[in-house]
Order: sequence, then structure tokens, then C-alpha cells
Amino acid sequence: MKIYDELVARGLIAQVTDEAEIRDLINEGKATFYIGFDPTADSLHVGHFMALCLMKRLQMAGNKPVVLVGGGTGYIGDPSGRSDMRSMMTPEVIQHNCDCFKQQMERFIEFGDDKAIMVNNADWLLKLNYVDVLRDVGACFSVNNMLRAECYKQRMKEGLSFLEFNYMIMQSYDFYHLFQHYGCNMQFGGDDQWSNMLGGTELIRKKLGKDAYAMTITLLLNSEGKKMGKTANGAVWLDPKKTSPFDFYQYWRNVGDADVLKCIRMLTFLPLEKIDEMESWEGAQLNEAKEILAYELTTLVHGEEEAKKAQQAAHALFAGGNNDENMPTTEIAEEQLQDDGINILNLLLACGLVTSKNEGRRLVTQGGVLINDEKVAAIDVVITKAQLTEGVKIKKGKKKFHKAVMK
RNA sequence: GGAUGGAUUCCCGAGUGGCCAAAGGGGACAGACUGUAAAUCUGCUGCAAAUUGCUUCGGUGGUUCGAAUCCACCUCCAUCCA
Repeated sequence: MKIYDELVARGLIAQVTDEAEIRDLINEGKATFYIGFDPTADSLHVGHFMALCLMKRLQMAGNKPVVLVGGGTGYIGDPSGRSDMRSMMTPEVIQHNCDCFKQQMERFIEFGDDKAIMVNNADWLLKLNYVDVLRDVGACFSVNNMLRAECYKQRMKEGLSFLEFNYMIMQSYDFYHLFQHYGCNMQFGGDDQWSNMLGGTELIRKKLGKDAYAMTITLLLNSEGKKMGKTANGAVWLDPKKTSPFDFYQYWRNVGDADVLKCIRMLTFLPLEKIDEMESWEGAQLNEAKEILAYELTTLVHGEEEAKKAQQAAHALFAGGNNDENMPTTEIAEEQLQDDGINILNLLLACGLVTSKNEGRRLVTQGGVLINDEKVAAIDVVITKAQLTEGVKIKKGKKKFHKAVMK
């Protein structure tokens, strides 16, 4: 099966400008394609992960990836799919984020002279002269058309600044620039980028009279139609310091039944035949599929060793074992004790399991805290120094485990 | 530049002088049921201390015994007019 058909079979492709052309191009490894990443944080997250995988797949098929970090567009902020204006980032922050991105990407994509390259649009965007740009590319854009673009629809109701309105133009300019200087003939991106990407192909056609192509990746939505990779605490990060491999593993281990197969298909590199076999699994059997999903993805992002550790830790905790080797641990210092013990609320707080004593109080009252597998009955329970020296296992709710020991 | 409306606790959204830590919904969290799923039901949702104190309703001042609520100024946003 050729790469294009594989992408289709995996459900990765959302929209394309010209299917026949694109199929030939990437099947024959003749595409030089770019994907843009806006440096809005100091780590990539699951949303970017799909794009990285896609780049990897295309690279394996002989195509040349161009990673574009939005050091320049970061100054503007993409209004697509946002309901409010992004707070402006300082140049220092943008630069720092770009650097972090680069480090993380090197895990996934092979960079090198004839392989993938990374560029930063700050290198050309920041030098632009306003009037020149207006004359040069501004003339090619119809405001009427831009206003019709899906990415601005929502913001038309809530207010859209001129700054953000220009995001599409900057992104289009990027494509135009890459087309000319790097022979980049194709752009990939999330489906929410569709109109921005079309802006680029239009610009290239108008300025150069040549065809360039665009293709969007299906957004990874769960069965409720929400973007995956987001939790209440924010995104699921690829940086192990921001989302531990265990938490990363658990995120995928806990996806809904309806979403497992879709995730496996879209995100893992397992052969399609194997995935098709899983299609018939149902009920509790899907738990197996979830483990496969979690293991595969953790391996891709954090390496096999970390994936194994995470899986073992999960088995130990949920399958009733007592192995607490890989449990997150907090060390309690002598001065945190009072009369050779620590109150349960203070302990929860010290371990970062609650953000306030009130929250801890609620939790304990509702029976949500277990120490060494025994329910904590009252808020005035004290954990003794002797217990802490042994190490205590704290269970918060159903899925959060933590260990506390004396320093 | 002018007119009008608006800014409330994580989000949406009530509240228009004391009974307001602030209705209702969503989300989050916890419990029951389960398969570390979904659905459902229950509880819970500012901070601290035993029924009390402290901080909160865009910002700064003011009126009042008492302000989310009234007044002044400021900031930001939307709609209409230019």
C-alpha cells in the first residue's frame, strides 16, 4: 500500500486541494512539504504529535519535511478556533519556546542536509517593510474572501483585531517564501488551518503562476467532539517534566471506548491489518486495545524503557500488586513534622495532591483518601514519623497514587 | 469622534443597598455502580479556623452604620452612527 492510501486508511486526511496530484507527489517522494508550529508554549503537546507523526511517515516515504517554527507569526497569534485574543508574547519567550520545540522534534524527525530542515519565519517576516508588503502581497488578498473564511467566522461575532486578521497573510507569505527559496510545494496542517493554507496556494498562483498544494490533517476529536489531548489541567505535553511518562501513559489508557481504535489508527505505527483485527473487540476486551495504544504512544514519545516502566507501574497499582517503585514520591522533611507526626491534610498539601486544606478536608470527608490501602476516616488523622520512615502509599480517588517518605 | 449596552467566583450566567462567599447550568473533584470506559445516581466546588474570621464581583477613589449593587474618574469589550 502506498503512503497516500495508508494515510487515507488511517483517517488522517481531512481536506486536500488536488487529490490526484497530491497522491502522485507524495507516493513518489517528490514533495517538499512544510508544517508550521507556533511557539505558544515551551513544549509541544499531543496536538502537535499527530503532525510530527505525519512528517515522520512522509519522510519515510522519501519526502522532505520542512519544519517551520513561527518565531515571526508568534508575534501575531492565530485567531483560528480561538474565542479570545491571545496575550502577546515577548520576543524572549518566543525565542525560548522555539528552542524547546527544536529539541523535542529531533526525537521524531531526522534532520540533515538532504533530510528534514528547520526554518524560523522570524528570519524573513521580521525584516519585512510594511508598505512593501502591502504593495507586494496585500494586493493579492480580497478582504471579502477573507471575511468569508471559516477561521474568522466565530471571531466576527466576538471581535477580531486587525493584528490577528493579518495572521492569514503572514502564513500565506511563509508558504510563498518557502516555495521560492526551498522548493516547498506543499503545506500540511491541522484542519483548522485550511483557510490559512489556501491563502498560501492562492498567493503562489497569483504571484508566480504556479501550483502549490495543501492538505489538512483530521483533528483528533473524541466521541464528544472535543479536541483530544486536553485535560482539566491543560494540555498533555510531550515534555516529561510537564507531563510525566506515567501520566502520559494513563491519559491514553483512559480514553473512552469509542475513541480507542480511532486513536490507534491515527497515532500509532502498527500495521493496518493488525488494527483491522482489533476492530471486532468490544466491551472489556477494549482494555487490551487501550493498553496497546498507551504503550505504543509512550514508546514513541518517551522511549521503550519509559513505556515499560509506566506500564509496570500501572499494572502494579491497578491490578492489585504492591510494587510502588515508579510512583511519584514526595520527601517530607523533619521540620514539617509536629510532635513526630504530620496531619493528613498537611501531608496531602505537601505532596501536592490538593491545593488547599479545604480541598483536602472535603476529600477526606468524602472518603477519597486511602493511606496504605486503608480509608482515612477523619481529618485529624496523624501520620507518624515511624510510618513515614517506612514510606506511606497515598491513594487519592481512584487513580492518583503517591508515596511519601522521610527525607 | 458620537450614541447605547456591557465587564460577576474555572466557564456560561443570575443578582441592582443589608437575608451574598453570591441562584442556576456546565466543567472539575469525590462516593456508588463498573472494565483504570461510557451512561446514570449522590455529594461537593473562595481561603483559613469547629459554627467564626478573612479575601472576592474590571481598576481607583467616594457616599453609607453597611456596596457586586449608588456616585465620580479610568481601563477594556460589543453594537449602531461617522
